[in-house]
Amino acid sequence: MSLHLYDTSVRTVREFVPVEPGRASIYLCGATVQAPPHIGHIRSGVNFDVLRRWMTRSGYEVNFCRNVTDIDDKIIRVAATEEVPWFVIAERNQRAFTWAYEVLGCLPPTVEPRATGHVPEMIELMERLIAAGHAYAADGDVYFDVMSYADQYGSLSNQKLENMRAAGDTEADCKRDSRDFALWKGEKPGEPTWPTPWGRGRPGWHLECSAMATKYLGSTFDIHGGGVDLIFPHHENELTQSQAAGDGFARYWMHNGMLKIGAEKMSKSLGNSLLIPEVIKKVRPVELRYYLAAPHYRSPIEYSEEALFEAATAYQRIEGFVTRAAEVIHDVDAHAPLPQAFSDALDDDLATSQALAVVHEVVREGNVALAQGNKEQVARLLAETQNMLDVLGLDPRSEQWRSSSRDTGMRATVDALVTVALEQRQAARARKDFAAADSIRDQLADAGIHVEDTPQGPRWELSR
RNA sequence: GGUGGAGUGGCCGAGAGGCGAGGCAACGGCCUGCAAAGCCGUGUACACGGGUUCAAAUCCCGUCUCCACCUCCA
Repeated sequence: MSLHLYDTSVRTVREFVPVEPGRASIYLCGATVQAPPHIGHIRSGVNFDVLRRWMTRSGYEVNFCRNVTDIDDKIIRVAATEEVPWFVIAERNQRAFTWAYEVLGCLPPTVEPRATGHVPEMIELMERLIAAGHAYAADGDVYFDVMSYADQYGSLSNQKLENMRAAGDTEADCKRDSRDFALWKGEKPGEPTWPTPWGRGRPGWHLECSAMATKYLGSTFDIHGGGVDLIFPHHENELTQSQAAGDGFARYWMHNGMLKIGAEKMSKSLGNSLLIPEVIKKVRPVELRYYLAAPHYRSPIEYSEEALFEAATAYQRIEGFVTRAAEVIHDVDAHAPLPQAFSDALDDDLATSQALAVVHEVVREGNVALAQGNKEQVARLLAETQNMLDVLGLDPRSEQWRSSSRDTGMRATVDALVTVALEQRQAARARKDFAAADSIRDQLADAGIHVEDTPQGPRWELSR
C-alpha cells in the first residue's frame, strides 16, 4: 500500500502522488502569535510532525514550511493594552510556540517564514491579482473581487456564494461586494505600516500564506495543512487568490480536528485554553505527545485529565518494555523493517490509533520473549518497537526523550548507592529476613526508587 | 438558513456488511517469600425508530442530541 490521505477539497481519501517523485512539500498554517500556545495548537503541530516523519521514513525528501503570522488585529490590540510595540508581543509568543513545539518533540520545520518579512512578495501577488482583474484598491485597502472569480470561490469549503453571510469584519463601504475579502489593510492611527504602491498599510490575514507558500514550495506544491477551523475563510481565500493569480497552489488539503474542553472548542478567544506549562506538570511531555497523537488526527479530542493520565499509563507500558529490553540488548538496528500492519495503518490516512495497536501487540510479544530469555527475539522486537516509535516521535530512548525522562546525569551515582541497598536487601532475603528486606524496599520507595525483582536479580527505576 | 463532522462496552479510542483493534480500569489465574512488572483468561458495546440482506455498529430512510465553520481562530 502506498500513502493515501484524506483531501478536504474532494472530501475523500485518495492516493498521494507528489508533484515531483521522491519529494514532498508541506505548508502548515502555524501560529498567529497573539498568545502563547495551548494544547490544541500543539496537537496540530504533533499531527503534522507525524505526517512529516512518516513521509521521511517512506523515502520522501520533505520540504516542510510552517509559517508564523506575526501581525494581525489581536497582536496590535494586545500591544496597545500592554503599551508595548507590536513586535514585543509577536516575539514573545513566537518564542513560546517554538519552546512548546520543541518540548513536544516536533522536528523543526525546514523553513519558518514570518508574514512581516514577506511584504514585497505580497505586493507582487497583489499586483498580479489587480492586473488579472481579480483585485482592486479602494481607500488605501486592497480587496479581492469575489464576483470576478464567482464560479470557483467556495470550492474548498463546498459552499455557494449565495449562501454565504456577508463578512462583518469591515465597515468599509468601499467594497464592491460585502463578501470581498481584504488583501491589504490601509493605514490606521497607531498601527504599524509598510509602504505599497497603494499607500502605507499592513497585510490582511490570508495574503501572507499564499505569498510564503509559493515562495518556499513553488507555485504548485503538495500538501497544505491546518486546523479544520481554517477551512473557511482562511484556506478558501488563500486558494482563491493564488489560483486567480495563476498559481496551481496546494494539491492536497489536510485538516486536523479540534481539541475540545467539555463540548466546546479550545480557543484563545473563548478563554478556555490549557497551556503547555500547566499540562506538563501533570504528565511528562512525551506522555502528552502520546495523548495527542493516539486518536486519529481528524477526530475531535475532548480533553479530560483522566484520559490524559490513561495515555501516560499506556505509554509507560511501552516504555517499560523498551527500557527492560535495552538492558539486555545493546545494539538496535535502526533500519529493521517495520511491521506491515504498522505501515499499512499509517499509509491509510495516518491511522495512528491502529499503528499504536500494532506497537502494543509487538510490546506484548517482546515481554514474552523477555520472560523466556530469548535474546534474538527480544532484539528483533525491540528494534521493531523503537523504529515504530521513532516514526511517531515517541521513542523513549531517542535523544529527545532521554534527557527529559527519568534518567538524569546523577544516574551513575544513584545506581551505586541503590546497589548497596539492594545488596543488603538480597542478603536479608537470602536469610529469609523478609521484614528487613521489605523495610529496605519501602525506604527506597520513599526515596523515589521503584524496585522490581526479576529472574536476573533486582532492577530499579526512578518513580515519578 | 448553508457546509462539514460526531454519537461505540465502566472509561479512552479504532473500525466500517460476517470473525469483539488496542489501551486503561475491574475480576480470576500464573509467576513472586510478599510485592512490582509481565503473561494468560473473563466483557458480547456501537444514539433512537424503521427497512434492505442469509448476515448491519457498518448500507438505505426517518428521528434525536452534540460539535465545527459561515466573525478572530490550529
